Formats: sequence, structure tokens, C-alpha cells
Amino acid sequence: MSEGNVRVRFAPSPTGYPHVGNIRTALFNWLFARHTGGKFIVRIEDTDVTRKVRGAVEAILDSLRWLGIDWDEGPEVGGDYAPYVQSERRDLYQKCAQQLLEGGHAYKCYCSSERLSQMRAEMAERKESMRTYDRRCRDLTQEERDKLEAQDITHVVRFKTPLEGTTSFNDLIKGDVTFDNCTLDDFILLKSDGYPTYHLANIVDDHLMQISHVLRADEWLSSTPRHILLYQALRYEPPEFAHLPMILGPDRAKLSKRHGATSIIEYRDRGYLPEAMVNFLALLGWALDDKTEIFSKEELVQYFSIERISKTSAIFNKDKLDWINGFYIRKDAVIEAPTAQASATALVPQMSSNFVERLSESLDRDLPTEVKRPISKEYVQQIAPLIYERLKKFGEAAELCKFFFIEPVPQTILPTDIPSEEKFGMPTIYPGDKLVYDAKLLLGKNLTKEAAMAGLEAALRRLQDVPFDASSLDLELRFLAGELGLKTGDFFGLLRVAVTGRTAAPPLFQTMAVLGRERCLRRVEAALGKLGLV
RNA sequence: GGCGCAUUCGUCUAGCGGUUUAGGACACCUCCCUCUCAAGGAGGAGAUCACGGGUUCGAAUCCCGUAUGCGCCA
Repeated sequence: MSEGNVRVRFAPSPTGYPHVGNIRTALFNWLFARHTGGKFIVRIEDTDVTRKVRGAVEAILDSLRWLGIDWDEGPEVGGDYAPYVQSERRDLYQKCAQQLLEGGHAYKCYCSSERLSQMRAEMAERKESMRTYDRRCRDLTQEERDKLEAQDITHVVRFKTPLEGTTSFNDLIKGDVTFDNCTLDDFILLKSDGYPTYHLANIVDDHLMQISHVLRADEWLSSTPRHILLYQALRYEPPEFAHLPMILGPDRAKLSKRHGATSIIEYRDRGYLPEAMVNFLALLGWALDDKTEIFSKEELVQYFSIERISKTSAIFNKDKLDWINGFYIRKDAVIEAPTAQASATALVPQMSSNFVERLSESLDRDLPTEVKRPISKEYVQQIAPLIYERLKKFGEAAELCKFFFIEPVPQTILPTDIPSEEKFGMPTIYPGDKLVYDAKLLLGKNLTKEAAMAGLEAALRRLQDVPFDASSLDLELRFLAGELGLKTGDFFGLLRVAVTGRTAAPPLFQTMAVLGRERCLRRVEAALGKLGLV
């Protein structure tokens, strides 16, 4: 098969919101298509009527769009092989089933589901190795068939799997795989409601849509011999197969809702960047070499190859995702200003409008409702350079810069007031979204109450008339620390807690400059007032 | 239970018979930078290459078993 004729598909069933595994499959298909100059097709496999979930199709397409995975044929865009929704293609499957029936490759099965489940129970009882359909209807005589037909019993159509021989195929990732036909069952082609099973619909559509390569999750490997047999019975040329390693949860089990965030949409909503997600997903089961970790989408398209897909399943490593996301945030946040070193005001880097925009959005969404909207763009622009290096995902932004919007309130907090999951140094947030912090934090490790109070009082006076820009504040407060006989670290730490309510925050002087004189004075004053009571 | 696939640091992986005292990344630890936290820089710890047999002058790399995990039959 020449690579120019590559046609691959992503065939999700709308039984739920797509998780990272589903989307990784889509990504690999897409990368393969774009790398080879082939076509990427999206086909909705909605033949399982009972498990259909409302809104799932939209969620799937939204996920693809979010990551920039565009499709050449499929829902919304159409194509030469439309429709791309299986429920609209029922006639095709029924015709195929009929053809198989007539060719002696399939038969109608009249067994009731009650009989089947009873049969299975008995087999389990007897510990039989073959716990599959006992093929009772396979060799019915014409007379028996007519009789059952006359009774108007609902039936399914089953594939007449060869009883002997083997079925082999060469998987592009796993290599040669062989199955004994006698281990395969007479699987269902057409359900009693007239809908096809995955097996039938899949084969018919892949053939009709001229799919050249099937890149799908490893869980389908065991079904592949059935598919090959079907292709043969139908006299279709089978496509190439490549079974992708699975993505597992931290407990090594197949991803499911139990693993917390599984829906890819959730990652978008938590503030992950699409380019980071694509980069991360690509690295789950694929690697270019022994060192490269960061890939743009263009580079992935350029370098992607099936040969370099690994055979082993991978565990979703959230820490690494966070690292990659932080990397992309930092990378995209700053505009390289060629005149930066010439500019005296270039203490803070210039932020990209993209970053400011995303930051504004997440603050607008996550900041408490008490904060007045709309949130000032100019203000966000000032905050941005102070936090961009500290952000791993935009979902954390509000928490990270809350104190720019809400007054910290010092309070004496009893140990029992602090929720156990609260990290050291982080403020305890109470309902009503006041930024309450433990007044004891003001003392830090090395300060006595008296020294802290003296420090705050001195700062209060000095802050009245010092020019309120970062470098002046730096200069003046450093000087003041000396006057007070305090270590700069201790003094600045004290001020940091007073001004931000936390022990870990962006650089102090830049933060103070952004907050402005009035607010800083008020906060120092509040801290001082409370400190007297500690 | 049967069948199939897999098995390199905690995790993602490089490795496709000698260049390997098994390389990189995340996480972890130490140090530097430093007003804290980050970011960045420099180091460190961490893998008897699942186990047991072969093949070979030589195996993480090839073959066969066993175990374990995962998947499918459901």
C-alpha cells in the first residue's frame, strides 16, 4: 500500500465522554494520516442503542476540536462515503448480513436470552473451557428452521465461524499473531433489534470507506481474527492492523470513571493547554529517541511513525502532564522583546496577549463572586508576570493570586480550624471567601512578637512616602531592615505575610507595587492590629 | 476457565547481539541563584533489564518454559 493512499479512521461510540485513551487513539490516527498525507476520517459507531449517551457525540467532536485534531471526512464535514454515522447506515449492514446468510457464512439463531444465560451458567458449573454459544442453531434442518420461522420468534444472525484451521495476521505493532479458529465462537452479526454488532458494522464500513489502516486500542486485538474471517467471507481485502498499547490508571487497570478525571474535556476545564495535552498524549506509547520530550504538533506530524509505537501499556502520569503543561505556559506567556535589555523598565517581562487572555478567563470564572466583574484587563496584565512561572495549569490561577483581589484577614487560628489537607503556609479559606490567615504566620521562624510589631510599625511609616515602584521599595525596605537590625529574609517574610496572607507568594516588591500604597498600608495595619493580640 | 498480548529505575521511555560501568524525562533528595515560592543551573539517589533454561566467543537484545499483569470471550 503506497503511503499516499492512507485512509484511517477514529470510530468512537457515543456511550460516554471520551477519555484520554480514546483521544490518544484519535491522535495517533490523525498523526499517521497527516504524516503520510492521507485522510483522517471520523465515524460515529452508535449501533448500541441502549448505551447511547446524550451529548456524547458533541463531547467527542469538541475534544477533537480543542486539540486541533481536524478530520477530512465525517460528521459536520461530510465526504464521499457519507453518512458517517452508523445508525444511518443500517440498510448496508442488513444487506451484508443477508449476503452472508445466502453464502452459507452465517445463520439465524433463535435461542432465547434465557436459554443462553442458562447455558452459560451450566458451562461455568462444569468448568468448561469453551464458555461460548453452543451452536445449537448452526445446523438446523430446513424443516426446523421453517417451523421456528413460522412461530415468529425473534432471532439474531450469527457468523458461522470455521471449526478448524487458524487465522493469522501481521499486526504492525505486535507482529504475527495467530489464533486457532476452534477457540472462536459464532459471534453475533445482527442483533434481534436489527442493529449490527460492532464486528459487522466495523468491517462493512471500513471496507466501504476504503480504510487502509486500522489503528485501534489493544483491547480489540482478540477480536481481530473474527474480523479477518468476516473479511474473507465477504471477499473483502482486509486493512492493515496496528493495535495501540492501552493507557491504564494508576492501579494498572483500564481507565474508567473511578480514576478521577478521565474525560478529556475535564482537562480543558481545569486549564490544561491543548498543545501540552497533545505533546503528553503523544509520548504515551510513542517516543522519537532517547531524549526529546517537547514536540510541537508540526514536529509530531513530521516524526510520527508506527514503528516507534511501543507494545506495552502505559500508566497515565499526571505529574508529567503537569510539568509539560507548566512548560508550555511559561513558554507561551512571555513575548521575546528584542529591546528588553535596552529598556530600563524591563524588570518584568512582557506578557503575550494570549496568556493575559487565558488568565483573565480563568480568574473571571474561578474568583469568588464577591470580586467585582468585569475584572480589569490592565490589572491582570500587571499580575501576569508575577505568577506565570508559578502556574502549572490555569485552574490554579485564582488560588494563586486571590490576594490581589481579596483582603487578607489575620486571625488567631486554632489547630482544629485547619482542614487536614491544608498545606503549610497556605491560607485557610472560609465561606464568604474572606482570605483568612493565621496571625502566627507573621512571626515566622525567627521573629519575636516585639520585633515583628516594631518591624510592621516602621514599615507602616516608611511606606507612607516611599515611591511605590518595585525597585524603590526594594531599596528602601532593604535599608529599613538594616536600621531595624533584622535580617532581610525575616523582615521581608513578615511583610509578605502581612501583604499577601501567605508565606509563599510572588516577589514581594513587585507584588506591593501592583497592589499599591493604599492597600499595602491597610494590610500592614491589619496585621499590626492583630499581632498585638496574639 | 480458555485464548491473545506484554514484562528495562516509583512513572513515561531509549535500547533492536559486542559502542552499556543500561541513556533521557517526570517525581524525589542535595547544592547554587535568591526576600518566600517558583523558574533556571549543577549534582545525587533510584533498574541484579520478571524468573529459569538454552543459542552464541559474547544477550536487556534471539529461542523455549514459568510467573505475573493486562485484554478479550462476558
